[in-house]
Amino acid sequence: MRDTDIVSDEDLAIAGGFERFYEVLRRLTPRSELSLTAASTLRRLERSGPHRLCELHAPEGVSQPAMTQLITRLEKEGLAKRGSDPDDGRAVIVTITDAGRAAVARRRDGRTRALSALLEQLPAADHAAIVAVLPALERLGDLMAEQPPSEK
Amino acid sequence: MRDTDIVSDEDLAIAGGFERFYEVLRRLTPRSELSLTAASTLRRLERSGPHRLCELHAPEGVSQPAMTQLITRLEKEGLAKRGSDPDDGRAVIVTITDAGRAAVARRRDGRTRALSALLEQLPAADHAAIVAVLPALERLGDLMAEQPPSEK
DNA sequence: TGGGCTTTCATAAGTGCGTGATATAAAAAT
DNA sequence: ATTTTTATATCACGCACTTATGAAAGCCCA
Repeated sequence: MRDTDIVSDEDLAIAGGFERFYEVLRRLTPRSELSLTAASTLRRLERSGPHRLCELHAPEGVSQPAMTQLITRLEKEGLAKRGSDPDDGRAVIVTITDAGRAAVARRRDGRTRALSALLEQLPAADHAAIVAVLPALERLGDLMAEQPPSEK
Repeated sequence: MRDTDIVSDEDLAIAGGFERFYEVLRRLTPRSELSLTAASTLRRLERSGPHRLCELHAPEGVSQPAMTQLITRLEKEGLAKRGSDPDDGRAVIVTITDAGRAAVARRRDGRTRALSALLEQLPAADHAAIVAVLPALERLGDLMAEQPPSEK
């Protein structure tokens, strides 16, 4: 470990807090019809439109065959559909369907309701702090999206 | 949906932000030796000491056979060990080992380093907001720990 | 033009980690 | 002393991933 790898105490505290928080969020998500990768992929399709299959597996952190299989499952359940690119016979264009959007919405609603029940028990100051941090978290997410998916 | 189930716009924003953030955190965790449940269970054993097997599966949100198998795997890898309760012949007391603590630490370090690399690119104000929100997240986690694990 | 490399997606076989149903043994209850 | 309940394990099965491999379309260049 080189000096530049040493992290500050502050970052340590953040990482510890996030670790705990991650498990809270995980438990908050009702065991639903969608796997983690399925939900994340559908959300991506919802947020930024149709994608080629090869553009999906890397950002989702799974292998290409895994993505092929996931899309097959999603297609079978009617949550996404395959299309073709007229300019490239190899490509498969994946699009979210209305049913897919509905599934994402259901998942989000379930989590939101559970979270909401907790939030109302929280002191107002904590609630405010959480609202205040959202833009920062958003930027943190954007940063990560740009990064090379890390060297594992 | 009854009126009391309607959530505020603020809560909606929080849930949306958390949803995105959850995926960021998920990608931040290097695909490691530990499954999500394994890591969470080991962390619980580290944080609050030995537990009976039956005390573990519910809070981790998995079935009892899943926990039995998880503990078997962890034991095989030397990360946890089974013991017995002198007062109750049925019980199995699960304890984390030093190797288990080390595995948790490795996982935490990996995530911390990746997170740290992102954090230093973030504006100072965002960094500060994240530090400021940690106690609130901690209390949110405590709240959830008390709750009945929800009605699925 | 056509032969070879590259890119894109699919298929196959194997593994990890979960599920529900059920068995077994110890404790508690009647 | 049975019966019932509680704690754990075992079994059969399925989903979602992995690596290795295959096949078809696009690209490159003599």
